[in-house]
Amino acid sequence: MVQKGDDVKIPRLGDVVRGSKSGQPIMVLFDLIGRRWAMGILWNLSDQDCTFRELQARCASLSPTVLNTRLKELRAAGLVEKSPNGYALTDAGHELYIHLEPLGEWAGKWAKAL
Amino acid sequence: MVQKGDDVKIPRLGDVVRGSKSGQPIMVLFDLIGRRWAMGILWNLSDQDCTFRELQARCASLSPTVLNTRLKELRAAGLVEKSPNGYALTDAGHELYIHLEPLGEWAGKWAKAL
DNA sequence: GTGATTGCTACTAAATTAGTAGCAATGGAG
DNA sequence: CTCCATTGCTACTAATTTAGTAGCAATCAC
Repeated sequence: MVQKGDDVKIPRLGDVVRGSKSGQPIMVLFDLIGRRWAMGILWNLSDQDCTFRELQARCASLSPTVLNTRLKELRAAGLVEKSPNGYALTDAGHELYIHLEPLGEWAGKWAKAL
Repeated sequence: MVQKGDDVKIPRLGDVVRGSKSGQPIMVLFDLIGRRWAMGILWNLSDQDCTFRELQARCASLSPTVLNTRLKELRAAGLVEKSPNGYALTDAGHELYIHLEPLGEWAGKWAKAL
């Protein structure tokens, strides 16, 4: 369990948000959850805590490198936290999930219409 | 206005979704709107049609390369279409936006809490 | 102890995104 | 029609992100 303090670049308020002048909260959020697998991770953690490797399996065997990076970012953003069983959503994470959840059903009919 | 038929890789149902075995609609959607600036583009188109360059300006001067790629993908996904004034959300695009919109307010308080 | 599992790190290769330049088409103004 | 500004892109290179694989230290179950 080596832990080297490497820097997680999560977008911060007033930040440039990878190019965005505004630093509006919504753009900060989009920047964060718009990274690869970020929303998938939240989705997969929503119904149960997962160990690192479980999560990896649920997310189509996503590489540990990316998973770990995303987890660091989401933890720094206060959406995910460590739990006895591995990782879990925080309260904020659950709140966000509640807003994401309706997309599941919508995606179903959108996909069918396509 | 040269138009060369280059291939837009939008995720399709049953597809591998850049690694995802499931091809579940929600993961297909996440893959699509989780690409850089995709949600920002939908957001900025929600209140008014925009020309290519207007949209570019609204999205922190995002490079034309990426903007064009995103627009192709979102059009192929039936979320965005050309309009007399440039680009606009389709009905599906508006439906999706309606689900995204509450995130704006939520992001505000999340950002403050951070 | 041995062996299996977990949580990562390290490294390289591939893909995506950023950034800049610039050109063809369209739309006026004169 | 001519000139000029604006629009909608394409082309290209550089930088960053993500994928993919290997593997090791710590923890747990015997």
